[in-house]
Amino acid sequence: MSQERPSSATMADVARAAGVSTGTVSRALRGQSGVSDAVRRRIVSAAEDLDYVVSPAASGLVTGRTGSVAVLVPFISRWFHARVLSAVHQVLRGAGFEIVLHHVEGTAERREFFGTLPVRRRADGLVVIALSLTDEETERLGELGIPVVGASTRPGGHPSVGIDDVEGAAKAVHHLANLGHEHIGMIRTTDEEGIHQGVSRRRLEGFRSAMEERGLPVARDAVVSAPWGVDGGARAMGELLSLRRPPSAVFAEADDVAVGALRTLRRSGVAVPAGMSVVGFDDSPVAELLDLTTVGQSVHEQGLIAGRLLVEAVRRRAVAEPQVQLETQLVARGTTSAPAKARPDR
Amino acid sequence: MSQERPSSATMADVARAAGVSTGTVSRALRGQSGVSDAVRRRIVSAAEDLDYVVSPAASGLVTGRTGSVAVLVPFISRWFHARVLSAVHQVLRGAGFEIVLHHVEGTAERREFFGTLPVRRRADGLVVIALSLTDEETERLGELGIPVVGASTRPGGHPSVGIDDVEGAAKAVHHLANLGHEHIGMIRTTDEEGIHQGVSRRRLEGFRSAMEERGLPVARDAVVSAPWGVDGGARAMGELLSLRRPPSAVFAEADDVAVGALRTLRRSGVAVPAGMSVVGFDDSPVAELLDLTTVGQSVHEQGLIAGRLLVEAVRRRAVAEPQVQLETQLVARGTTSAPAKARPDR
DNA sequence: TTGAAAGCGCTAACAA
DNA sequence: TTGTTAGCGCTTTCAA
Repeated sequence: MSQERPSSATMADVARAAGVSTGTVSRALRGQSGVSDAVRRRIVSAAEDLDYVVSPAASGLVTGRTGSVAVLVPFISRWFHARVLSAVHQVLRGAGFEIVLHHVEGTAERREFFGTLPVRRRADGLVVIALSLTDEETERLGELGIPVVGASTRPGGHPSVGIDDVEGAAKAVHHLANLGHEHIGMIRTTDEEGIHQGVSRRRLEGFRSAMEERGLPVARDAVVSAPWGVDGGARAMGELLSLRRPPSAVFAEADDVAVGALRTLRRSGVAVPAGMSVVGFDDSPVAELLDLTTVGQSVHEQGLIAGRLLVEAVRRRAVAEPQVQLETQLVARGTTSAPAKARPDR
Repeated sequence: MSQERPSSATMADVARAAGVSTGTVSRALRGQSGVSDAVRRRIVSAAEDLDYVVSPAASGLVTGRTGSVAVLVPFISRWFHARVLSAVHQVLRGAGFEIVLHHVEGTAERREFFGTLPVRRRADGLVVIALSLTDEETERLGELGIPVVGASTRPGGHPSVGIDDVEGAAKAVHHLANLGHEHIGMIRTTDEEGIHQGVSRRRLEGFRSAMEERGLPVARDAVVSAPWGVDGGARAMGELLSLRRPPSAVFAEADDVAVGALRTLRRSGVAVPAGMSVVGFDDSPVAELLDLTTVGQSVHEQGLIAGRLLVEAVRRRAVAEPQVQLETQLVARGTTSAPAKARPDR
């Protein structure tokens, strides 16, 4: 409750208490060699007695390091982003960094971030989570002069971790095709803000190429777009249901979108999976909740790896394996089955 | 890509370019009075030309301020926490602060935080989100000597924002009682880690007192506990269904728990709401998704207010209204109705 | 209104 | 192994 800052002890206080110079204290406390054990012990205990904490401002001023890493993340309340952030945080804290959060939800915030680069002079590195960058934005990050790492996005030539979205989408298609579906639709997101346009594009590409591979035609109106989220997915499903010939199965770009599709199907009285199969992407908690077949990815691990890549990049200046790609797995649940027509009627 | 830090311009460079002293540059750039307009303009333009950014380390060393605020938050991937964080972030960035994230998921991380207080010397203030603190922990925060604010928790005597959990729970009970329910159960969470024990306790209290007020007895085994989350809720519902006389309605401490209850009911073939009414708490997105009746609260607004309280506390050293309590509203959806027995059979 | 100079608390180079 | 010293890049007196 007492509002007066306890004007904590300085290194000089510790030095005095231990009967040595500040230089020695500095060396001792940072675990550098060249300090006798006896002296080091005296210093450490004096520091503890005085409840001493080194001033990051003062040491940072000398070393040029900040001891913190910035994390740029859109839509923190989306499960995926929060999970990656959580893992990144875990690794970076473990490595002794502070995590400075830069949350950009709208276009304005995004523009401000890249316009002012509030990270300059304030971070030793930057992790970008799930934000597809424009070329200009990538270039701006380059001006930072600090290591940049991407998680579920590829910021220019910087190290990054992610999944093979093309392959993931293809798995969804193959699963449906293997069940006997021939008329498969897809729901994409419009993403006005370009948050995840890269991901979106690649999943569409995977969808198309797998369809082609299976010799299945993609009707022009079988790929519909809607805003991200449940409502968007619901609307898109409505569109598909109003085609002269609706597909028998749908691949949604993300679970959150698939969930909306399921809602429309329920409200329209279309049985799932009998009347319509649905596959999502991400394997989010809601997918399990609704028994949604989906393409899973290890979100936590992506965060862990991104954190490690950054620590590596900050410590030395080269990263062993700069582009990490994790596997996806199709998680078969209750929203997919053979199409009604093709189903042998036993 | 070039890894060399662009050793950005210093204030001395700006001073030289503008033909003034660093003292004047400092005054001008911080908008202090006592600088002629002509000189100020020259300085600002020189700073822009040189792409100058003030070194927070250097200025912090002088002023003693860090320019950043720490946010302590458990389980960032829980919707509630992420939403509050997002709002807090919005306000604090708007006020020019950096947001340093301290995410504590487990007991170990929590102990480490309060043991080492990694915020010392590194933040001008601290926002605690949804973490019920022990007395010792509260005391530790006091040692920080910086303003502390709680969102959805009350850290000792510090300013905070939250809802009236007792009243919120009572609303759930009254809703059910008004529908004719007389035998109402409750699902609590065990919360081994004490994250939200305060909230949990108050919601139970609201449940009990409202039941008493309505003259409804609470059977000893009608209040069951389970771990937080869907699985916990599912298990707890199983327990309730296995009582010799199950309740006709259940109030779950949180939506995430209610969702699990719904799952068990579905799997057990108990119709909702005909056979069992369910009320959650929080009005999370999943509540809308599953058409769950719940007690809503403005999560975003709590974050905004917490942010403002902190800014106030950091700027001056007194806060106008230190304890803010927001209203809850019962959101009636499809999981509540009159009990089957009491229902007039028209 | 401006400049000069001291010093914030540390690290790092150099001496001892 | 330890001490001395010169800054790091700012802000803030105090003079001018």
